[in-house]
Formats: sequence, structure tokens, C-alpha cells
Amino acid sequence: MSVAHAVATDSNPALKRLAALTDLDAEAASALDAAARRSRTIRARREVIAEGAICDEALLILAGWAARVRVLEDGRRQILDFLLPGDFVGLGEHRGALVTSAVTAMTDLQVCVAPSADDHPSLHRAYAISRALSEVDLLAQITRLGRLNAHERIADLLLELHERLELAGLAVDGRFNLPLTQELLADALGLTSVHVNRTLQTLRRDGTLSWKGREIILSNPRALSRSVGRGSVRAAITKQA
Amino acid sequence: MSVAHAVATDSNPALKRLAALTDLDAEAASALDAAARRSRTIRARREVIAEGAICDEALLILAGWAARVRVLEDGRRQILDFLLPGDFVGLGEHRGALVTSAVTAMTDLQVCVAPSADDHPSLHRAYAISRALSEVDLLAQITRLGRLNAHERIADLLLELHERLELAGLAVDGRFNLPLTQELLADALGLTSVHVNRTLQTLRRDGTLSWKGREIILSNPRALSRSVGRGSVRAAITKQA
DNA sequence: CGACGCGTTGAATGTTGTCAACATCAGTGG
DNA sequence: CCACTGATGTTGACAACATTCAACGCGTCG
Repeated sequence: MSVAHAVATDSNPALKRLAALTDLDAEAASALDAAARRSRTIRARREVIAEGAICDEALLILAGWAARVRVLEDGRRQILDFLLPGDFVGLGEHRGALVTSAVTAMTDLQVCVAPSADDHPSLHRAYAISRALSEVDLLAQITRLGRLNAHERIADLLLELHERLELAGLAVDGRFNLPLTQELLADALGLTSVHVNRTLQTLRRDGTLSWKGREIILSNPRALSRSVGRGSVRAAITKQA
Repeated sequence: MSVAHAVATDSNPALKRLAALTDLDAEAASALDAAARRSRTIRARREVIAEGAICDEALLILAGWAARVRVLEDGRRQILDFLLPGDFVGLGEHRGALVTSAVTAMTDLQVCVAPSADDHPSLHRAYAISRALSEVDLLAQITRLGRLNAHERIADLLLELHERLELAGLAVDGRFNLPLTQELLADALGLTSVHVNRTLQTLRRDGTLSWKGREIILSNPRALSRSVGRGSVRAAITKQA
């Protein structure tokens, strides 16, 4: 990862993540940097983009958390996945495509338009890897909901978030900022908030994690990862880069 | 959908599906037709491609069913999604990418190498729409597992399969061939085969469906779709084309 | 025939959801 | 400064949903 160019990889989590996915050349990095300077803020709980909208350009998340959400007619809600700094909104879609699910800001959000990768091979690579990772995470979500129990679901999701935030420099040693309520966690995990609450309590009691305010600490991510049997595809893709 | 060219859209479900996604020009259709002539057979239960393999080219499924499967260390199994005639294996991945999950043949399978879309704009469009649909289906699977109960999960999945097979001309009026055991259905739905069995019985009793041998009949797909509150994103994307 | 895969059934158990109440805290306006 | 409000977390009792285990029927195939 070259730091010769004058772009602030360290102060910009999104840029840091993309640089971690593949070697960005100076051009690509400065294109991203320029894009980031034209950023826009979206308030928490606002919709970033609606289901069924037409998508012409992808957005890059610079700061804050968003989520893709589906709401059933009777009010049941499912969070499909979370979008973190360095992730894209609508990157999968081809130009002019319908957006396949609503994206909502979970916190105040800072986004910019993702620069076109057309004349930047290294950006193109970074986008491709980012897409691949987000598919891996969707598949992991399916396995979580289909075959893990409440304890495992919570541990596995927190591990995933930790791995992802680590890439952007936003998690260290099992510690990171988790700006979610137990109810949102429940909506992501296919559980009720009551059950999430109870399960969290046992995870706290047995020393697996602590969570006060918005700071969460996983006592031993490695060990937890092994004990939950968390897959290694993410790591393989990240290292391949 | 032009049928002027000499390509057998009607006898080839895969071609029929792609033609239904977007208007294929004669060149694209004959490229697909040529590719289909160099097909390969894979026996049921064999692995089509292993997780972690390197993917250089996408495969097109001409006949038979496959599935992406994830198996946990302790033997629990989750079917991530099904791949039907006209679907692609490894289309999402960029060249040289790691395959993100094993693909297994559920029946004897006929596949061919998907022709490159580089110099066929209409193929490119078809592939893009196909990718978009498969993402929609992944998101639907997440909602199914996270927020629907056993009855709803079964109905919703069968409706999805019906919609998808309809595009390829393999389902008509709620009737299609379902080459799965109750156990495989359970692995896709995050349930046990015992519970799937019991739930199917009540669905049969109340007249929602019948299933004998491999033929399944949904009595009233429209009504069922409404009663389950099944989303319409698939339809929107298909119509957009 | 026997072995095997698949579907079916019953009884007991375990996991998760529901409902309702209360605790805590931050913010708001009187 | 306090009372009030709303969002979030916590708890208990109970019901609903789903799994487990074990057994048996039925057909196919060697």
C-alpha cells in the first residue's frame, strides 16, 4: 500500500478500506479523495434511497452506518445487511437499474458519489472486490438466519462487523463502536428484541463480550470466531487482493 | 422478442429465459446456441464447483437444478439458493475471483460455458439483468429465513421457484417439476425435514398445493402470493427489460 | 429377500415469541 | 429545578413454534 501520494489514507476510513482491498494507484486515490470532498450528509433514520428507484450512480459511504431494510405488510422488518464506511450503495446495479431494496441511514451519514472506475483499473479492481465481499456477507447472513441459534447469530454478526470495520481502521482488538439498538440487532438477526436482550446477558455473563453505551468489546475475537465456526471466505478474498 | 432467427427459443429453456429478460439480437442468440451445443453433463450430487476455487468463466445451466450450499463444521447444512435452467454459475465473480460457495448438482445437470458478453451488448444486458434477479432472490431468501414462519417460508419459496421457472417456460399455471426431497427443502428453508413434512401436510389439507412424485401444483399462485405478501421486485425488474 | 432412501407419525423437549409491566436515562418545556 | 415524555433496556409468566429422537410404512433396487 503506497502512501507516497498526498492522500490522507489514515484519516479517511473509506479510503483506508479500499486501499486495503487492493493496491490503489495515485490517480485512483486522488479521484476518491476528490469525490470525498464533495460529500453530502444524511440524517439518521432518513432513507438514503428507496426500493424501486432508478440507480444511475453508486454512492460511497464515508462515515456512519446504513442498512438495507425490507418491511413486510404487517410491519415485520428485516435488515438485509449493514453498510459501513467504505461500502457502496447501489454498486451492484448496472446503470439505470431498479434498486432492489430500500437503504436507510442508521446514524447520521456522510456519503459521496463513487467516482467512475472506467479509466482507473485499480479502482475497478477495488470495486470488484468490494462487490465480492458484499456477496459473501449476504451469503453469511443467509447461513446465520437459517442455521444458527440466537447465541451463534449474535456472535457471528458481531464478528463480521468487527472484521469489516477492521479493514477501515474502525475496529481494533475486538473493540468498536456499535451504533445500534437491541431492536435493530434483532431485526438483522431474525429475532425479537426481548430475546436478543436475554441472549446478550448470557454473553456478557460468560465474558464473551461487553457492551456499554455504544462501545462493544469482544473479549477474544479469534477464539470466538473458532468456537462459532465462522467461515474464512472473507479473509481469503481480502488476502487475495 | 424476435423469433426471426433460426434459433430454437422454444425448445431451450435457458435461451427462453434469457430472451425473456431482454430482447436478444440474432448474434447473441446464436452465440448462446453455439455455446449450448458444447454442453457438458454433471451427475446429481456431484460438485459443480468448489468453494474457494478460482473462477475464470461463468457456466450457463441448460437443464437440471443445482444449488449453492454451505456446510458447517458440525454438519448443519444451508442451501443458499437454487440455480435453475437459464441461471449462471459464477457470473457475479470477476475473472480470477474466488468462488464464494460450493455449487452442487441437485439433479443430473447440463451446463455450457457462458459466451463472453464483451462484443454482444444485448448479451451484456441479459447478464446484468440476470445478476440483478439473483441478488433479488438472495435478499428474498434473507427475509424468508429471518421473518417468515414455516408455512410462509414454504409458500414463498415455492412461489419464487414458480416465477423463475415460468420465465424459462418450465412452469405453467402453478404446476412444475420439483426435483427435491423434503430434506433438501428443509435445508433451504432453515427448518428440519420433520417440520417441513408436517407443514406440507397442512398445506395439502387446506388445498393450497398438491405434491406427488416430483410434480407440484400450486392451486392459486396469485392468491397465495397476495396472502403471503410476496414482494414484487422480481416482477418489476422482469418487466423493465 | 434385505438394504436403503424417503416420507410419516407420536411424544417429549427446547427455543423463541408474546404480552405486559417496570427501570433507566436523556431531553424538553414549564 | 422539576415534572413529563419517549426511547431503550430489563424482567417474568406463558404460549407458540420448531426440534429431537425413535419408530414404522412404503417403494426401489441390487
